[in-house]
Amino acid sequence: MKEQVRRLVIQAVAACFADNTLSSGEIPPVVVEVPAQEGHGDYATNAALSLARPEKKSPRAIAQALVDHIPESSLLERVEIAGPGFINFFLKGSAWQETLSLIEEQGAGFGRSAQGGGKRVQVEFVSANPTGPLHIGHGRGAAIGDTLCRLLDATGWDVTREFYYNDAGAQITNLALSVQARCLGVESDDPRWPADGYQGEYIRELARAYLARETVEADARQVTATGDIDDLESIRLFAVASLRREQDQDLTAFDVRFDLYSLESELYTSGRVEAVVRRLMENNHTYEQDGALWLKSTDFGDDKDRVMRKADGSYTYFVPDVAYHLGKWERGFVRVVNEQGADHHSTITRVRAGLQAVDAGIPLGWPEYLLHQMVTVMRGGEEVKISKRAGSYVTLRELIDEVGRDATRFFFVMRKPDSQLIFDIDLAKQQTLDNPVYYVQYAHARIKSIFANAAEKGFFPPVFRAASCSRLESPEELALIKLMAGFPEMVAGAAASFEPHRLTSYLQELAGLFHGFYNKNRVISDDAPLTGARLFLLSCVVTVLKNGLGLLGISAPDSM
RNA sequence: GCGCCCGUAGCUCAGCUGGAUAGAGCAACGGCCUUCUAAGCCGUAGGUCGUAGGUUCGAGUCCUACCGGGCGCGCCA
Repeated sequence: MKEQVRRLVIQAVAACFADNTLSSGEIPPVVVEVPAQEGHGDYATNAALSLARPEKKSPRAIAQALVDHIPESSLLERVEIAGPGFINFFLKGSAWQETLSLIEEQGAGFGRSAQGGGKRVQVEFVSANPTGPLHIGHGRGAAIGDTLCRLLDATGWDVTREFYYNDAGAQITNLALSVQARCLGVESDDPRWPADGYQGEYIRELARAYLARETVEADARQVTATGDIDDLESIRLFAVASLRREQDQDLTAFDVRFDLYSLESELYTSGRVEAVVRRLMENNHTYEQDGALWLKSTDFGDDKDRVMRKADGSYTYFVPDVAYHLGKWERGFVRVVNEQGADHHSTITRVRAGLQAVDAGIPLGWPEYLLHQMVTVMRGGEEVKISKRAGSYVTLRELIDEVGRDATRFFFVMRKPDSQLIFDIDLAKQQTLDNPVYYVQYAHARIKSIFANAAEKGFFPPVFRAASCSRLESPEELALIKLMAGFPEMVAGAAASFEPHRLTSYLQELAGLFHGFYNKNRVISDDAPLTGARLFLLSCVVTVLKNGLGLLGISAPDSM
């Protein structure tokens, strides 16, 4: 609808140029928006204001010229010039029937669009290392990343979801040593306890399972514990597989799935790490100093050069990272988004610098990043301190079990990723009006309940009828229709700007309008055409609620 | 010290990429259930958009400098 109004404005501008009413000849970016103020119409444009400068005329005079040149349209009731030179559009009631028939026609597809043109995009998220269960920070990443994937999919992108993890390296050795210590019965206060050992209770459980020679399966690989306490490699394989399986179970419970898991160790065994190092050296972006190999990352915007190969011969973490991302590029992903915690934001410059130094034709801003800020957990009015090593932290699993999947997902995406998030467990658990999740789901369940009631009274499933839909003219009904008309645009904006929280805001607003409508109007009445029209309107609301909740990975219950 | 993010009602946060008189929920106060789910609705009150400049027809939104909070600045990942 907004797009149609926008076209009218552009046509008016073009017409003014054609008959020399206006002379600058350049169509400015025409912005049409829904005015905040009720009296300012259904849509408004500032076209006259932005034309004032190049035309050197008063905005109001230009606005008048534009209005005079707006083509005939069955949509328009009237057009007004207001304020400094805004043009306000008032649409006919019948114009909105188009929105309703469109929602019915598109159904589950309403809100979807084709901006992506079917091009491939890869989204990497969560990417937790297998050194412990997923915690609440991973949860936010999982919820935001998964919702972003759904948004990109809905806007015409071919999405590949990927999870990358480090299954070698110092942290994993540390993990294996911790399990080994537990196998030996060494406690964390023992001098023999490894320096930065993992102290969580799950380490004890891993040791027990290892000694019991259990078999675990993760990422399509099976690992059987040898039970040999001296075999650190066997312990490593078993611990990694066990923790990966745990994480997968948590993610499955969260309804988050991946297409591909990438292992850091494979970057070494496949020779990709060595190959990247060679290319960087050949491109003369490296030098040796103090027994280490350095990357001249300062040539590519970094604030200091970075060590690639340590004096002990091993590589720093970012070398496989560059190799991994080069691989993404070579796999044909012209667009890649990495969703990760903001505490790792320093990797961005490094990875991009490394990729530029490889000189593989990768654009400057590639890959894109979506960073989320920290999560603070509140319980009983107090902050729950997170300490991974001490093992005292809230896991994603605990949260899902305690709060429920729907509420957990909703809360995690409810805020702008840039904002720190306070996760109030007590609030999320409440099944009361304080809780926005239930507010939105309740709207859906309420409508379904009305439908059940209507069916009992012999009303057929609602269908679109222009004549009866013209009866939908109360402020509450029109507000619902107008908000629904903007759903596809909201989805497109959320996807384009990586802002999943727009979904939750929108759904809360839509649910609010419905509840207001419900309390003021009776749907099922003796007036059959009106009843039919309202049932049809509500079937559209159900579609939009369901589509929106679907993008969030949240259920739309029929009853509550 | 340097880099990134944040600062909007008592609290938690929106503010659609620069538009018209800055919004919602909670908390407070007052109303609404013999009628499709009261897990709901309506109303009242609540603001120097951290501060000071700047850019322009127009700034919560963009620029600069400060103040305050978070995160990061490793031959850890």
